[in-house]
Amino acid sequence: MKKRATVIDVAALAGVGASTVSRYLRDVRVKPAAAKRIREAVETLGYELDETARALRIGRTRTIGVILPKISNVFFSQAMQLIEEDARQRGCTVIPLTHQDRMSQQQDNLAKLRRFRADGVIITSAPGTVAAEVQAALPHVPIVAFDSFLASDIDSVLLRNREAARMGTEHLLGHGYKNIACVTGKPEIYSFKERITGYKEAMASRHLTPTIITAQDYDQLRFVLGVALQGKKRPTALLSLSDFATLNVLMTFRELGLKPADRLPIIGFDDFGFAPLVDPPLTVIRQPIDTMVHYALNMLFSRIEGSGSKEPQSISLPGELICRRSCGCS
Amino acid sequence: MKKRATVIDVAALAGVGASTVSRYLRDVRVKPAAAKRIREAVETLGYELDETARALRIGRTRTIGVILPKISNVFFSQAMQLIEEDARQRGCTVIPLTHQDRMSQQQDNLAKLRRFRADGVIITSAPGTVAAEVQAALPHVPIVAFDSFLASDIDSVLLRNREAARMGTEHLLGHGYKNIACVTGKPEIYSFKERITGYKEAMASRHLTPTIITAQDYDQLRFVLGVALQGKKRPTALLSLSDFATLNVLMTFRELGLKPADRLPIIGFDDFGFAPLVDPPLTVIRQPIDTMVHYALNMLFSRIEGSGSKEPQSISLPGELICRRSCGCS
DNA sequence: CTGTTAGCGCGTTCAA
DNA sequence: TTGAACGCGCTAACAG
Repeated sequence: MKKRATVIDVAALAGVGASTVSRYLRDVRVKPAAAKRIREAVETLGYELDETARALRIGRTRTIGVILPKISNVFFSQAMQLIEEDARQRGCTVIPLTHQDRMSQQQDNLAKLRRFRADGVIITSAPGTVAAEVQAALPHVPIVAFDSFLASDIDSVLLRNREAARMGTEHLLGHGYKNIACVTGKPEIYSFKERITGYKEAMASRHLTPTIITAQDYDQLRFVLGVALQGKKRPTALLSLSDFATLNVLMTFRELGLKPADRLPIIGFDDFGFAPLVDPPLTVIRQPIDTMVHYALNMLFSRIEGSGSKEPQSISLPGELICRRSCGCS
Repeated sequence: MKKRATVIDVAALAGVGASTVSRYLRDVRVKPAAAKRIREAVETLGYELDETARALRIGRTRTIGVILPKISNVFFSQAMQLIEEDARQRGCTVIPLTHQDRMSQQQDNLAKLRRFRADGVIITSAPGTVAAEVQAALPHVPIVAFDSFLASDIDSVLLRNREAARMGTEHLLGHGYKNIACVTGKPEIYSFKERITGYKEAMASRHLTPTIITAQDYDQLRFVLGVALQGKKRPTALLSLSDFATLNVLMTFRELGLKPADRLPIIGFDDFGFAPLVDPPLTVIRQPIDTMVHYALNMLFSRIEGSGSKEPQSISLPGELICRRSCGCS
C-alpha cells in the first residue's frame, strides 16, 4: 500500500523545488523545460492535488452548500440537478443539506457548512427563519436566498409569487368561477405565503371572499379537502399552490369517486412530467427553474470571487401560465 | 473582521494545552474542571472546529461521494434524499455528482472525489463502465454500487431486476396478453439490460417472441412508439422499464388520441406520486428505495470504519407489484 | 490525565 | 524565474 504522491515527491523526481511544482499546478509561469519534467513526474507518480490541503492553506474549499427543504420534490430535484451541473462547470462541488422545514435542522445545516468552510451557500430557508441569524451563522460567507426571501441586504432570486398567483386566480375568474378556493400545505412557507397574498388580492379585486384550504401534513390536507369538497358552500374552482398540493387534490377527487366531468376546475403551481397526462390535463403555472438557478449561481460566484461587491439585489422572475384543460379552457 | 478562533485560542483562554482542547472536542476523557473551562472558552470565542484542517490531519473527510446519472429523476431524487438523511445522522456530508450516462463525465467525477478525499462512494455507474477502472480511480476508498453492478469483489445493492421484469411480464401473460412489447430508453444501462433479460425469459417460457421498443433519446422513443402502436403487428400489452419510459408511453397514447378504453394494458417500473392518477391507474413494480439505501450505507460505513472487512457482498431486493388497473386487473 | 512538539500537503513569502 | 522555510488548524506521539 504505497502512499499517494505529494508535491514534494513530484518535485524530487522532476529535480525542482516544491514551490515550482505548486506554481506549475496553478498555471503560474514556469520555465518550459521544468514544466515538461514536472508534467512527466506527475504522470509517472499518478500525482493528484489534495484539495483538503489546499483548502486549509488558502481558505477556500471550492465547495458550495445548498440548504433546501427536501431533495425528493420535483421542483428542488430539478434545481439541484441544474445547480450541480453549473457548479461542476465552475470546478466546484455541491453539498446538499435538507432541513425538512424544521428550524433546528436548518441550524445544524448552517453549522455544518461553517465547519466545512463552504465558500458560499444557496438557501431555501425554513419557515420562521430570521435573516440575521443566518447571516450570523455564516460570517463572511456569500449567501443567496433561492425561492425564498431573507432580507433586503441578502441576494435573492425568486418567482414573482404574488403576481403568479394573481394571474392564476384571475384566469379562473375569467372563466366565470367565483367561489375559488386556494389549497396549500404549510402556509407559513415563504413562497406559499406570497402566493396566498396574490390569490387574496385577486379575489378582493372582485369583492369575493377568499377561502384557504390547508393543513400541516398532506394526509390531513386530503381529509380537509374531502370535507370542503362535499360541503354545502363548496368551491367551484381551485388554485393549488404546489405540485404536492395538486397531487393531493387529485387524489381526493379520486377517493370521492368524482368523474373527470364532475371535477372542479383547477390550476396548479409547477409543471411536471405527468401534468398533461391526468384527466383533464392540468393547467399549471410554470416556474423558470433554469433561469432561477442561473441567476442564483451567477450572483453567488460573483460574490465569492469578490469581483462584484455591488449592491445586494433581489431578482424576481415571472411565472408562465401553461393552459391545458383543467382550468376550463378547451 | 476578526479571524475565527482556533484550538490554540481556546486553549489559551481556558489555560490548558491545545491537545487537551482537541481531546475535549473528540470526547476523550478530560478532567471535569478543565472540560468546564474549555466549554466556556469555546462559548465566548464562538469557536468552531475546522473540518478541512482535521481532514488534512487525520486523512478522513467525513464526506461521501454519490455518483449517479441524474438527480432530477424520481428514483434518484428519492434515493438522494434518503442518502442525505442517513449520512447526516452519521455526521457525514454528501457530494452528489452526476454523469448523465456519459463515461467521460463519470471519470471526471471519480477524479474529483479523489482530489476531495471522499471517504467512500456510492455509484450508479454509467453504461460501459469497467469495474477495474473505477477501482483504480479510487484506491483504498470503499465503493458500493447502487442500482448497478460493477464486479463480484465490489459491494452492491440492487433490485432483483430480472425477477421483477419476469414477474411483470408474467402478470400480463396471466391476463391472456401474448404480444407483449418491452419499452425502454437506453437499453445499455445495467438495470434496463437485466430487466430486458427477465422480460425475454418470461416470453421464452411461453414460446413467444419478444419485442423491444427502444431509442436513444425520449423524443425519438415517442416517435418509435407511435409507429409501433399503429403498425399491423402492434403489441397487445406493454412492459415499461422506467418511469420516464412510462411517461413517454402515456404521452404517445395521448398524441394518438387513444381513449382510456383503447389504451394498451401496461405495467411500469417505479411507483411515483401520479401513478394512481393517470387513466387507467397505473400498475407498477415498486423498488424498495429506502431499504436499498439503507443497505448501501450500512455496507459503505462498515467498510469505512474498517470494522467489517468481510467478504464483498451483493444484496438484491425484490420488487413489489402494485396492482392498479392499467394491467387489466379490475 | 496533561502539555509540548511535530507534521498532514499545500501555497506563499523572501532572498537568491 | 526559482528554492528554502514557514504556517494554515488540527491530531498523534511522547514524555511528564
